[in-house]
Amino acid sequence: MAANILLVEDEPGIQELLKFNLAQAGHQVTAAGDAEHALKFLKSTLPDVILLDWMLPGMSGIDLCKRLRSDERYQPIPIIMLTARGEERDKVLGLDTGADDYITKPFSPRELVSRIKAVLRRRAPQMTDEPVEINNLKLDPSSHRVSGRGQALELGPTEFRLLHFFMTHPERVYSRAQLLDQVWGDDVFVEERTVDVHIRRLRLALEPSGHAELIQTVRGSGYRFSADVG
Amino acid sequence: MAANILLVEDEPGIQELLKFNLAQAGHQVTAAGDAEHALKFLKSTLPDVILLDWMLPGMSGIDLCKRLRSDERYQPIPIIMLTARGEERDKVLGLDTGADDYITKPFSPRELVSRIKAVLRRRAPQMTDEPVEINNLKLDPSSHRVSGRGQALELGPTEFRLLHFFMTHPERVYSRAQLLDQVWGDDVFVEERTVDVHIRRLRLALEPSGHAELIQTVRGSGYRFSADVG
DNA sequence: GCTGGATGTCATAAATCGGTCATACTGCCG
DNA sequence: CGGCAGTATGACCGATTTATGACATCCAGC
Repeated sequence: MAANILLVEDEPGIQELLKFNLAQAGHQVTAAGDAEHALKFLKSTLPDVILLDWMLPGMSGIDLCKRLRSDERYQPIPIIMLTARGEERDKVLGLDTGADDYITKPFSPRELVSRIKAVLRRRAPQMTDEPVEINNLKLDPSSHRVSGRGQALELGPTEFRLLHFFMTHPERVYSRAQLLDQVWGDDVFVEERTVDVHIRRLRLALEPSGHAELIQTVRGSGYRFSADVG
Repeated sequence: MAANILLVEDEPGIQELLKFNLAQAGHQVTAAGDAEHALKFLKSTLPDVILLDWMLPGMSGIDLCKRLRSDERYQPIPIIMLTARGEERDKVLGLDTGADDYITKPFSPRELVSRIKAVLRRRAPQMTDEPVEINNLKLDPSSHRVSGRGQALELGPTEFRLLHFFMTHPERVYSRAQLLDQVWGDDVFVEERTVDVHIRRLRLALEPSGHAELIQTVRGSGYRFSADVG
């Protein structure tokens, strides 16, 4: 994990408590007391997750959430709503605003941390830096290392991200366009055929430990990472 | 999943909200503010689903729906009506117009997405990417894999689409023309006899696991996929 | 400035597909 | 028992898709 988190919460006590707990869990936390400060911060930095209190002075959390969701720039950032109310109606409303999850006070820090983890995994599984292992092929995001059957493998930055994405999304075909979106980013202007080249480089890099076959071509559709060599 | 959706909704706020949520669910969305724009768009492109607001400036959603239903070209496209009213009378009216489903505001994005899925499943089962299994023959669209009794089967792109269509529309005869429409697309110019060849290729591909018999010839009519080997 | 790795693009080779045709086969009719 | 319409099959070949090797560019670090 180790995500950058923007916490929007007006009550100082709770803010401190959460900051402490999240920092404890290894996250980088920035706190804002209201929507204005949050927006100001967001102009310069894009966090990995936003924790948003339901009730805020001035613009409410709901409105802020809606506003963020309508802005393409912030659209992909997962939002978790913090709320004291537990009514079902509000829950639905919360989801309507585009929030990814909500959590009702009081909640345990443990629960919050695990929800953050879940939301990160759902939105961008390859963002969490938990090690992944499939068929004796290990990839550790935090140390930025890859090894196959104990043997260290060397791959470039792009190949690393590509493999990371594949390993966190196995058994599924992705078109070149999808891979460009997911691995390169949605704002890049790159030929689709470039994906072929990086697939090749990735295969070459995995060759020494015999894991090249995990990267499979699906003609007419794209590529697939699969433990099933069949 | 991953359907092309035409959204006809005049209120910008709701339009944005829906666009965002549908895009989030992996759909491709085109929005139109009124019936005229919708019709204009439909002339060039056929979406997989149409979301239609009940109340529209100019021609109402109901009238647009009726009009679409009377045109053979648009007849097979599923239509979901969006309405703020909850009266039973209106619901019936909505269904009378030929809409496939209706959904009353306010609704959660989750609900909308699942209704779209349901409607697609009903109208065009092969569009959803859920795995299909019949008589030990499995086909998984998302991983783009086919296996018979555990054994992996290899088929080309066209054979894959053909089998997918058959498996989602079993126990029913399809003429060569229908198959060309459904599997190749309506705008292709191909000899009808070509279907025979691909049927053959599909049978060959299914042979290893003994599933070739599921593809049955109906002399004078076309082909049928049937679990009943009789 | 160099230097070396990393990246994107291109040209070309290789693999595979898809449509058509000619021919063989089948079942059904009188 | 033909004859005939419909179907199966094998082969062919151009078109499309993917793999590969080479190359130009860019950039960080020296």
